[in-house]
Amino acid sequence: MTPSRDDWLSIGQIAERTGLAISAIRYYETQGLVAPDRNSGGQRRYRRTDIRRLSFVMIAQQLGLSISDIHAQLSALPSARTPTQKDWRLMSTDFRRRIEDQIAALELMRDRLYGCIGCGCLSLTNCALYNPEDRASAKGAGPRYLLGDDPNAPHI
Amino acid sequence: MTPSRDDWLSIGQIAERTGLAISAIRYYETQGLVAPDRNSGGQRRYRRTDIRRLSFVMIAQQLGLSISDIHAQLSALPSARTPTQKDWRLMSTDFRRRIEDQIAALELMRDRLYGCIGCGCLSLTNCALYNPEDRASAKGAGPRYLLGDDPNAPHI
DNA sequence: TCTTGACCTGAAGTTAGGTTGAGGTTTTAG
DNA sequence: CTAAAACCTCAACCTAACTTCAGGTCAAGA
Repeated sequence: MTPSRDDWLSIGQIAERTGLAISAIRYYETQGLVAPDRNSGGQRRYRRTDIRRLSFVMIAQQLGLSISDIHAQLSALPSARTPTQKDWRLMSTDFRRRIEDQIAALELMRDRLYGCIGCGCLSLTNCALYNPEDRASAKGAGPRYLLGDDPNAPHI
Repeated sequence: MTPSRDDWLSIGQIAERTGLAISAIRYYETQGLVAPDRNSGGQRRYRRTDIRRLSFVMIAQQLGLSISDIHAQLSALPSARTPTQKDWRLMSTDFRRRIEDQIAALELMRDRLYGCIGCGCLSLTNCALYNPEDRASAKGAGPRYLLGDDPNAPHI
């Protein structure tokens, strides 16, 4: 599948097609997300599949993946290189799970918040709002009741 | 409500109570989120209400507010200073709306992704996944069809 | 009193994801 | 052939939200 001469794209053309800034595309190259060839003058020459590859990068970013997450995803492709339809089917299923998880976490937070709206105690242990991921679930100092100024304020 | 001597807390005590790092608490002070007094030796002395105030900061951060957002919220309090129950009722209602919005955005993205799972075209215009906030809704260059390598690939 | 632990300031470093600028080369249109 | 547009590299800068460090001060217990 070596592309014919006309299929090569300059960085400017890639930028125009994807909507990315040229500087961003060059940055992605330093992060190993694309690997264009060079022409005799040293300028980058992209294949058309790189548009698809960069589209994947943009979509994955919207889904909250970091650059290195994305790098990992792309490196893990059985076929390496640019994602195919089949790759995409697999990855998008995984992405969907991520979204579902995020939604679930937000719903949990919403419900906790709802339970606290009338309260106002702002107790860090009671509200549990400040650590939706249950960070520091058993991180020293024992059970702390962080009640601000009024330890006897009604809760709910 | 000037606190009695025993109600003053050192920065280390505040850190222990809130779970925040001392450096973070000092940083929040530079950002105007807390304003402790000083003792004769120049050391910070906090009131008990500052625990509540910092709890609010942590909760708001979990909800995605930036430091300056939080600063704005705190400054906008009618009663100024530390949030009371009534303040909290108002703000938490607003917070809840933010969460609902985030959930709605994610659900939209999930549905779009669902429609794309079998496809694999990764077309930036068709999938619309890469811009859930409809960024660049009409940002020059006219309608672009970003089809990667095969402009005739079937979509869905 | 002495020592140790807690605290102070200000500057610099950190991570992520890029952008901007300087100074120079290549490509392309006329 | 020439001028302008596009491209190149490398280094420095940017924001957010902190952390770390160096060098010095304060407070509390034996």
